[in-house]
Amino acid sequence: MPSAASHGNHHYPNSSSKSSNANRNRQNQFSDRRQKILQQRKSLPIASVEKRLVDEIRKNDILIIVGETGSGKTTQIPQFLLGAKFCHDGKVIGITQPRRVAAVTVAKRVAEECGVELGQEVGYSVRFDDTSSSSTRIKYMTDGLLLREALLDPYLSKYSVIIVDEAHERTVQTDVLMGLLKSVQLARSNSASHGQGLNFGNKSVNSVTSSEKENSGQSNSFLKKEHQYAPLKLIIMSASLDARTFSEYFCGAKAVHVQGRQFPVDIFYTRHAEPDYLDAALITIFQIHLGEGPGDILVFLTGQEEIESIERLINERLTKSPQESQKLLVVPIFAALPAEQQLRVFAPAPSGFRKVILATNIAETSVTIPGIKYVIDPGLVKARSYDPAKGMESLNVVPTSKSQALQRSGRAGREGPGKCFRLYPENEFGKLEDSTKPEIKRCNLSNVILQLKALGVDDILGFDFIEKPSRAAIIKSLEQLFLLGALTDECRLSDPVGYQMARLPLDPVYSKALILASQFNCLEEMLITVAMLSAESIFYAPRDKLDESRTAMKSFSSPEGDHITMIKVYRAYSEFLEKKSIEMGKAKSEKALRKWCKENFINSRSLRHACDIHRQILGHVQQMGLSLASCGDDMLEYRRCLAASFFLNAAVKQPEGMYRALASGQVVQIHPSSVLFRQKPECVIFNELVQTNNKYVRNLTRIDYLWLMELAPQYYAVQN
DNA sequence: CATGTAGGG
Repeated sequence: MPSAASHGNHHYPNSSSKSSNANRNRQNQFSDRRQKILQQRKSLPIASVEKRLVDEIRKNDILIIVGETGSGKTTQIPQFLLGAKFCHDGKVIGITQPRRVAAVTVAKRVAEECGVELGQEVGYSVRFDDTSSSSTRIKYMTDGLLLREALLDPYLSKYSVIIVDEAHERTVQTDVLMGLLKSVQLARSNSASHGQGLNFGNKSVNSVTSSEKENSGQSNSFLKKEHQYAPLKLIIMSASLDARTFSEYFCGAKAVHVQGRQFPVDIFYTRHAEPDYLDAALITIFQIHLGEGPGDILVFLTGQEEIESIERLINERLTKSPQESQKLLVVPIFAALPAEQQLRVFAPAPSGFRKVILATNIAETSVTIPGIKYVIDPGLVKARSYDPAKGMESLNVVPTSKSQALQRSGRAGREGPGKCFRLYPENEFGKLEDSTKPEIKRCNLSNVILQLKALGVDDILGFDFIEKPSRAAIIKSLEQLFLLGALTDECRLSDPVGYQMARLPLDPVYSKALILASQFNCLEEMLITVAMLSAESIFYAPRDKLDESRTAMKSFSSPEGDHITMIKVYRAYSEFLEKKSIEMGKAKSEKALRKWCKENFINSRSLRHACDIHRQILGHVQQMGLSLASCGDDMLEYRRCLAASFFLNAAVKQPEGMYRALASGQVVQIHPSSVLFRQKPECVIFNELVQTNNKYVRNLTRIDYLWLMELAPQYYAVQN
């Protein structure tokens, strides 16, 4: 993500506020800046209710805080609590965020506000990047990371307060975390008086027994029942106006409201439903450009392809326009776009030009773009859904929810009054769902369930989720985990495989692949494979350079499939990096590396991410004592290991280039991004089955059908 | 023959 991305509800000093007097000494500048910060803090809407808020937090063990955009809740509340001595005995205030950038940027800001060095009293902790220390009292973190911490410290004993921020987004991690925190809070208040263990749902869990199985030894001494825990304060922060869901879930917890600071945004609707929303968007862009005052335009579209095609249409029309009205700069942004191109949205348009930003929902929450005065919202979004019966995920274009539409229009009112053009009639807005369906009801649950099992939750169906996933989805994932050997016949975490799998921050099927690979003597290769599979797609193919990107990919491609191709890319990258850093030093080699990626149509952000994952998982498997062997040139053994690992995802060729997925019987096609797209081997294993325009399998390798029966007899022997 | 909303560990 671009580093310029800011997040949430805080105000950054603008550059013009910096001292203009070059003669002033540093000390003065410093105290100037302190003054400025103090003034900004005082002017935040939340500053006037500090005392009342702290009182409410003292009185209530759980508090819901509804804070509108711009209230300052994310940066200020932790500081209020620190000032009110909520960190006695070296305890920590933890604040979770759904996204890494948010945790990092907010922590930096708060450290500055407090006048401390980042990593001292104020720090952050996200995957691959931990600035917290033993002196840290205010710790910003991703909610996924706090869940991982809970595996090592189930009572989260170092925290006196945990604040779950952006709870309205209802990400999987946030939902699971809230369920966990509810139990932890109960257990800690009980332990203070009665010394009871963790209680999940209806069932008391014997954490001691389950954790004894874990061979780590380091993590579980505190589970002794005589240990006393200080009570835990919980604060759930949400930007949505509807606090009722949270309040009901947390046993009628009190909710308070904090004013925000947003500029008004006028909303416009179309008179009639638009038959072609892309055409309507195009017309609206030019109406604003030719008829409205200065200010940039943000258009919400559903995906890369749509963005690229509208970009072409706008530019075509511009070349036909009179000179004076040509001053429109089109800038696309979506997650798969290489970072340096993403950064273009933050650059101001050249003088006299207006920017029009074509964005996916990345611009709803993840990236905040300055200068937006007009928002065009066709009211659609591409969303994931999951069919447990078929084991298949789908990406479909669906109407946004009301809250999503509000979030989008709000993007026009961050710096001044704005306008939002919704490309549908007003009565359609009334028919939208109030809020987006929580993600936990739309995804494969294997990972969530493995986590919960490792936390000692045995009865997943009885677990007190804020919103329960369907029974079918839970059972399907339990089944998958059983077939992977992570669960025993009694549905408990298996020892050691299940515990090992839960420790690895990977999809369960990838964790299993690593464990098997150590037996197939190809762990080195499999480690690269799962790192590459865990990152976003490595190759980047822009529409206008399709042929070039295909040629580049060919130089790495293996006739055996995508997995070996990925290994070749990874090794080429590592070799290039090693060579260049000897030749020209680390700093310069970075630049050469980015050039290398660009020439090869590889997304350097994705590849670096894969390297980070590789390094982290390498550490884990070494700690687990798995044997880190390489199969050398014997890729047959590696492919057999892929078959043994991904046997649930096998497909055989049908007439006319179609394939039949063996587990569900669905007829699928090979995704055009695969190196096997034209090869059409008899039998393949794959990693993803997604329905978009068609049913596609992605990331494939050619295997021998007979291997399945040999290597996964528990699954295939019965059927055949 | 023809392609990946957004996040997280």
